[in-house]
Amino acid sequence: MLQKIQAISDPTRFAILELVRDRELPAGEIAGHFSMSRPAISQHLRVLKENELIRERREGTRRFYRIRSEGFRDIQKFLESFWAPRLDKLKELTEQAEREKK
Amino acid sequence: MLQKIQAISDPTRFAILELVRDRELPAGEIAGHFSMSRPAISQHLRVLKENELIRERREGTRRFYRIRSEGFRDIQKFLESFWAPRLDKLKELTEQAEREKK
DNA sequence: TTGTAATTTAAGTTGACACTTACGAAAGAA
DNA sequence: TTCTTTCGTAAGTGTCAACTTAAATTACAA
Repeated sequence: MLQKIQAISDPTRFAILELVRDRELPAGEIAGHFSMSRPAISQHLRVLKENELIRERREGTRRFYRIRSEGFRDIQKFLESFWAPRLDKLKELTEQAEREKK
Repeated sequence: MLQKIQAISDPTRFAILELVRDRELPAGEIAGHFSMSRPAISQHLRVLKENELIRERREGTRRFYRIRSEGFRDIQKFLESFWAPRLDKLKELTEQAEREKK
């Protein structure tokens, strides 16, 4: 999961995710948005795919990419579950303060 | 913000965040949980501090660390705001489907 | 077949960063 | 002061990942 988080933390990869968040795009068009080489983008796409953050659909010689919602939601849920104990503790403390008031 | 996300994606740093999520701990005790050298942990603490993910409190020769809730929440909100348009689009599509039913 | 377009894979380079050991700083005790 | 504790900073090293260019793959058209 940390690897997945690291995957989205790269600026280029995050920009790719923004591109394919709302629509499906072929690799070439994705690469067109960046100043770096096509292979570089291809490698970023592979990282995103390996981490289940995008889907690939092949059509003829082209490959279309789009975001994969589960993968993204996984990260959000992971962070929530990390934070939950902290919220529990806060709740616990305020409840204790309530009891002490009475 | 991406830098902040990258900061938490390191396994050691994430483990540190878990340690100081619920309680405040001195640097030495934090380092005691790991097999690497104390300076290594000190450097990780600096990265976390620079990215506003932990707070430092000095007491005599010791330094206590605890998680910084705003910094962590920032990440969650950032991801939510990234995902929001996607949800909007989904809502839009279902509403359109509703209208077409009628 | 031959060619061409879209894309990935291979191989190599470079820079960032997570470590190490050695040294320095700050605070308090003897 | 001097010693000790706690911790950070400095400097150096090795690994890894993000790039490059060149070559291979895949699908399809001429």
